[in-house]
Amino acid sequence: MQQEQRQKIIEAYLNEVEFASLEDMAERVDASVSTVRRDLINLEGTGRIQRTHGGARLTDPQREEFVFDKRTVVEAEAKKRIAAACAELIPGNQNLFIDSGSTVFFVAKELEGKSPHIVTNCLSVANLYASNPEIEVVVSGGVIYPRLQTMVGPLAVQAFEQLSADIAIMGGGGATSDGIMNSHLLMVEQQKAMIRSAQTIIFCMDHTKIGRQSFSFLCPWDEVDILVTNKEADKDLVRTIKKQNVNVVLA
Amino acid sequence: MQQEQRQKIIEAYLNEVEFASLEDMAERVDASVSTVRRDLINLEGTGRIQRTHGGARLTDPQREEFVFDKRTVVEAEAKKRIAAACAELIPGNQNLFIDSGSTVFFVAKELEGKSPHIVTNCLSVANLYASNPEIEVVVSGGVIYPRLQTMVGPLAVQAFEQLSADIAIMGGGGATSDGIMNSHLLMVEQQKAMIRSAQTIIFCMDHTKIGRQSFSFLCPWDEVDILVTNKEADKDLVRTIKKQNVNVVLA
DNA sequence: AAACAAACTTGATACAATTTGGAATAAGAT
DNA sequence: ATCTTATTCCAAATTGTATCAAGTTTGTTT
Repeated sequence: MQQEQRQKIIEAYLNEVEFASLEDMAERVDASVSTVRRDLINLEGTGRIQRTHGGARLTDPQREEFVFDKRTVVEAEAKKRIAAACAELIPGNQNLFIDSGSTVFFVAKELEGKSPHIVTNCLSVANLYASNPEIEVVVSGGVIYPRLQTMVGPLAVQAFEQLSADIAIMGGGGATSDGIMNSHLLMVEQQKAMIRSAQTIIFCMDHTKIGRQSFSFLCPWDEVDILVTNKEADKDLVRTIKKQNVNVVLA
Repeated sequence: MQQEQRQKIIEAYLNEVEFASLEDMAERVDASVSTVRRDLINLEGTGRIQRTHGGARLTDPQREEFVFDKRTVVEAEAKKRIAAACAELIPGNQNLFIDSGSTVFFVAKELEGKSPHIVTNCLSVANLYASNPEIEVVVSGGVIYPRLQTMVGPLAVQAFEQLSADIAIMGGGGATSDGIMNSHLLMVEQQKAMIRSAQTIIFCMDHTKIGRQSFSFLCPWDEVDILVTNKEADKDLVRTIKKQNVNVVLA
């Protein structure tokens, strides 16, 4: 097997399980632990993965989405700014699709006064307004993907295909000049369904995601209406994105 | 097992139980107490955990907002007995539909060791196992009905129609000699879908529900396989129900 | 297109560093 | 005072690093 392929498998596997031992990975890609070690040294260079004793795990910035707890969210300050800026863009009484991810979760928190109708595939967002009779929350359904507290799979896709929204508030794992990427195939599939069924597409991503690759391609920029990020984002890339007709908001 | 993984398990466990003894934790992660002690020293550094004599505890009282609160559940003692009795009826590795309601939630809690595949319309059940990679949880989707943390409506009905299960663990608002009733039309509709798609139907209801009317009729007794209730239930009615070919378990 | 050498990958191994479990000893609780 | 729990230290086990020989790929030359 080729190096590149192997590393992709390892990364995908880690994206699933968050942590794996060397032997586990070696067996999975049918290579020696030495080779896996070297692969991990390479992958560590991308910043997405971190080596540990006896194995490797996803770097914090990736797993940040796991628990939306102030203590564990990185770049929380930037994300709050992004969330505030994004919330300003959203009028009252709208039908909203709300994706999963910590940044998007912060946006959800800002929507309380706007009497939105929310459809979400994120368990945390559902919990946020579950006890609030003022805000109607619809859950997409789907298989819970533990690391991200998100629901994916056929039920989720089907739900978003049947519903429609004025605005979709989305998150992603990375953004390049080509478009937006995310870390898991099933998530991407469900996000594509959201994009198809919503009129206006807003992506919220902090600057660490801008310029970063992720595992699977989600959509090109011409499907995105607004990108909300923070000032620290790479300026050249932001310019490139603006040229592709995306309204970029810098919080 | 690796350090990282172990510490994560320990932290997760503490999140659940608030406090645990060293030996308890050592057994749980299959390591020596020395190792656990060292792990705890590490974890203490994060501030989320505090070491004590003989064990460790969470620093913050954990938020258990979306779980039915032990203090607010009426007849909690009876419900726990019912839950234990019900869990005994359920073999391992089954596909389960799990309904909403506090009694059923207690049952869900007892299922951890049985590697179930869970489909639920209850937000609390979803939260319960959302972070547990060992247990696959599928959420039905639907509109959140705030008072009961349950999902109802077309999405929920559709989900249960598409899936099927070995066992459905159900709750209800009341039971008479005619059958089972519940308090909301949309819930009843979704529960009917669950019953249609599951092989074995188990209802769990404490004695206060037995003999009580509710708003909307759900199903006659011949659709019910097992009723789990507690000893305090009205004996005449229990006899009547048994005559209708229902296996009644008195916890 | 074939032959060849340089550059790179791979798996294995010896040795260094870390982690682990347990025993001896100190500190704390009842 | 006695029992439990914490610390400290050490030997054993596990894991990491550096290195090397064998095998592959790549590029160049013929």
